[in-house]
Amino acid sequence: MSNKENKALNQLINVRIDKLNKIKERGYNPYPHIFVKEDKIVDIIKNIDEKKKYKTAGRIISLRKMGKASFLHILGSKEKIQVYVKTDLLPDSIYDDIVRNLDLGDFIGVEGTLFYTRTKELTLQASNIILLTKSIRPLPNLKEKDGKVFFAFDDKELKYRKRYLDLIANKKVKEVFIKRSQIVNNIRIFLNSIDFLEVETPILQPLYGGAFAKPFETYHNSLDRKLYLRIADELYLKRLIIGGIERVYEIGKDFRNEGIDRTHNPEFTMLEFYKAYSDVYDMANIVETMIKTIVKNLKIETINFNDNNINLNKEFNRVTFYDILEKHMSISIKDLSIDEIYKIINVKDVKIEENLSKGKLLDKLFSIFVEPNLIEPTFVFDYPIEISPLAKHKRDGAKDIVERFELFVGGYELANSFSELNDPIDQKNRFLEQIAEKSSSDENMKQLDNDFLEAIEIGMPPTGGVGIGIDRLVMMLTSTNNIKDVILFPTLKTF
RNA sequence: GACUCCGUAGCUCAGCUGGUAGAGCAGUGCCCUUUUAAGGCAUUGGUCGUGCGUUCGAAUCGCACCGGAGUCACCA
Repeated sequence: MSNKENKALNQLINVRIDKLNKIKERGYNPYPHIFVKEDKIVDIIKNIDEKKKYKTAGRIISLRKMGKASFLHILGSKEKIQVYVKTDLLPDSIYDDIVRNLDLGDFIGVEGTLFYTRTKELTLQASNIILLTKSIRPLPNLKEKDGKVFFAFDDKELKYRKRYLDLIANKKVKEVFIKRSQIVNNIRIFLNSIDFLEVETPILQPLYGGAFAKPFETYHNSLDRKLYLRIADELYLKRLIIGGIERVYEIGKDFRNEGIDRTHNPEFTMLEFYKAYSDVYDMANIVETMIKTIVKNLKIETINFNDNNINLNKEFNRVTFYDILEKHMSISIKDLSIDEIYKIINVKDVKIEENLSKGKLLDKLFSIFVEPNLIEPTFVFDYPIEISPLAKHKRDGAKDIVERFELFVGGYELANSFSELNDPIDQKNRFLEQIAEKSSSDENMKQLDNDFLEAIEIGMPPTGGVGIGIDRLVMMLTSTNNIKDVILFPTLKTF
């Protein structure tokens, strides 16, 4: 489809502009400043009173002109209603001046009373029609009968680039975003109710950290220096735990300069929360309770996520990384050499970098053999230390295992949590190891975050922390399998 | 970043073993004061994503580019 305006489209637009001018010439303002919408369409439908005079408004989404009378549907915020317009019930010349010049897409105000048509459809019989906005550009097809859509507007490119059309044309789209808002709202209510404080930390950061990811770079002119868009909130929220805010959370955008696919958008919404005097096991309980509370409040019965029906009301499974990996691979993991792991991965025909650490390789095995099978909600505990530089050693003394969980649902990671590392010397050494490993491939990751280390040296109490990808949570709770369908304006290439 | 598929009127699509375009909806005109994917009659509208090439001739074949989708890589 051409991006350029063409003759055909301009013809359609010009026809509407002609109507607009006619309306103006006859002394009406096609763009008035305000309309007092006394009745919402949802309320009209809910409490039907055939004696009451209603005053409502909406966008015209269907229009059937029949000489001196017309039927049309107007769409409010949630619902639509049919309107019957008849010449001799309207003031003076309104029918000829306004109604004859209406188009699909226009906003009108309607005053009138309710009745049922011969075919028993609840209809507002108009005693007055007020043009509220003239639309001059044609909408997509909106033909529909009994909820069945006939020319579904589902061109992916148009949906995402022109989301306003998607919202007008597809009722379900609006419902997903309403639910998204309710989910986030419920998270806030839940965390606030157990004394967490919501904060905002910097998105523009001189150093980035808290996750493995490539950052976006930007530049501040008067400071004359490079800044990064954050890849995680973690290191700032921990500074707040150190400062004595014992329960703290942030819901905000993180930015990761990586590929785009069904489950990844370059900017995405992250919830992170930290609780002092707590550990990873306590955090798992909080996460499970939080998700179940949302599910209960939003009355979500079962969900279908990536073709799997999932029950969120059952107790979530709890397993350990090594146990579940051995179970799915049917071999002993502990004694595998790095070469042997590479051989296994090569057999699976998966592309993989060379010279990875054993921890990374085990993680790779996990993502190949285990992750797709974790359909029912499952907490996986006890991760290899190399892939968890911010987590505490396992309390039983195991050197190569940390206290961490990831929560999987429908084969995807939903949450990540640690007993947060608060030994400043250990933390510094782990950062140094990361830098040593990274420096060959990633120039940006070479700097040590001394400010964060200094904060840890002041002393951070034992702390549990969690990160949850809100977009993925919304995907799961709305049975959506593409992240673009839960982000209003997903990142797309620009022309 | 790699590979596969896709891009025809405002919208949804057909046409594709090469002979320069069709339908429905929307629009326009006339008729129609309870219709509902309103209806009847008539009618406008497209340099077939962009560019280059093969050919007497390209929406149809080839190459490049621009967008999109899907798989993989990176990753949450």
